[in-house]
Amino acid sequence: MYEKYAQLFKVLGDANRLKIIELLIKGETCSCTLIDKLPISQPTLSYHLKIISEAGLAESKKDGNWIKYYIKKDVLTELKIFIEQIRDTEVEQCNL
Amino acid sequence: MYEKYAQLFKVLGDANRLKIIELLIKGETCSCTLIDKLPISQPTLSYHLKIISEAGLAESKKDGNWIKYYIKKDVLTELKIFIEQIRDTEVEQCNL
DNA sequence: GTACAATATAGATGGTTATCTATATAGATG
DNA sequence: CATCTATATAGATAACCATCTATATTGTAC
Repeated sequence: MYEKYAQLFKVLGDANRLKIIELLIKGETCSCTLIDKLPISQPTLSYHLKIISEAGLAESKKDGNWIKYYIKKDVLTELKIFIEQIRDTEVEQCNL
Repeated sequence: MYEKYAQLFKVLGDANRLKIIELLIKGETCSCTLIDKLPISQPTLSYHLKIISEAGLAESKKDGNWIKYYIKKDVLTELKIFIEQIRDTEVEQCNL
């Protein structure tokens, strides 16, 4: 359980990946447009897209010339809920 | 901006640290009780507590014999909001 | 079918990380 | 003061990670 979320947070734990995720949501869907907006090489971008996809945070679909990537917003929602649940965990009174 | 959040997510990107954070919120406040509930050694626990604290996710206070750790819930809230904002980013229509 | 365009893979590398054992520090208590 | 208890630090290590260059793959288009 923790392992699953730790894995997802690890994916978010890189500034370039955060940028990629936001750009994808904004509507950039193919990596050829992403690359101009990031300070990394094409293979590195490919590497990050793979990491993001394999973690389940994105899906890719072939579309003619390009491969389009879509962020899975429900996974982001899951993460949001996980953080909320941890934050709102009740204090156990009996362990003093 | 991204760097700041990436740093925080990196801290959450480890299962043991997630467990530590939840245990701290549940009311365990000194590491001597934490250690029995984690599969790691005392120095490793100390290391993780330092990482969590230095990232701003916890604060420590000396209390007699022990050092008590408190999770800063407002930082968790910040992270929650960041995820929500990314998730709810509007698609820019003009970049096709 | 040659050439170009989009993407992925391979291999190398330097840096970071999680973990351990051993030891130090600092305070409390007999 | 000798000892115990809680915590931190030092140093080592193996694994992982982000990045690069170079190359491969796959498809399109002339």
